[in-house]
Amino acid sequence: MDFDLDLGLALHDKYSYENFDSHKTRENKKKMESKNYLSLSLGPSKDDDEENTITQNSLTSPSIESSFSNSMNMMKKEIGDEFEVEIEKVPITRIGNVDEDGNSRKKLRLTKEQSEVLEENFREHSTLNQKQKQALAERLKLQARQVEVWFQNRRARTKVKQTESDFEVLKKCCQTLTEENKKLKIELQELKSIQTVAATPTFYMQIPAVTVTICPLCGNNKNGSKAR
DNA sequence: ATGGTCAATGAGGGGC
DNA sequence: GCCCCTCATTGACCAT
Repeated sequence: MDFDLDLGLALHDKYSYENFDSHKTRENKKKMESKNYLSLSLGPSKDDDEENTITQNSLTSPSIESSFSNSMNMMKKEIGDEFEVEIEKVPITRIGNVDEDGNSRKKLRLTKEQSEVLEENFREHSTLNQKQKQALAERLKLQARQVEVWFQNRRARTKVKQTESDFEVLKKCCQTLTEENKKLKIELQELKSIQTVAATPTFYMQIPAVTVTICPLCGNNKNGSKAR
């Protein structure tokens, strides 16, 4: 996006949603509308105001109820058990906890139970079909979209972890090969010096030309048997 | 203050 | 052209 960074950051959500321009973004906008994305705005945050008033845009979806109640629980923890809640309905637009200015997104934290169930399902299959997604969403009182996002992010994390462990394996492999290469160079040096001495008329003898012949691609030695 | 985590977003691509 | 995916990124929240 090529707008002023400061303004852009402040207005990011609102801007990026309300100024869809390209073919692809229009398509995504349609997607978001058709999927009943929801808008949730929490009122004063703990930093903003001491008045314990919360405004919620929509409570029509279980997921929003869920994220809302999570936030409520968090606030309850922070400000004590006594507070009042004001709820007003607004048109459904998108997921995410954004106020009317589009600049106060509250982060949903999945409960321990929700995470455990999702994790459990992920272990069984890392992707979900429509039915599984819907069932899981209903079970966890989340939106199907949130379950989908969780699986997407979970797959991404798995991939990062896999890449990291692959890197470690390759690093170790590289160290071993470097070490081996060092040893072989020393061995070669020794053999060369022996050959030099042996080449003199008084100490003539046949030195085997090659001691190790391993195909770097298939790992076979020259006799066709597998090396190590 | 700062860095890590993770839910959410947007772009772009493939399959059908 | 819809649906679902990956990838890169954002931003709220949390621990230190």
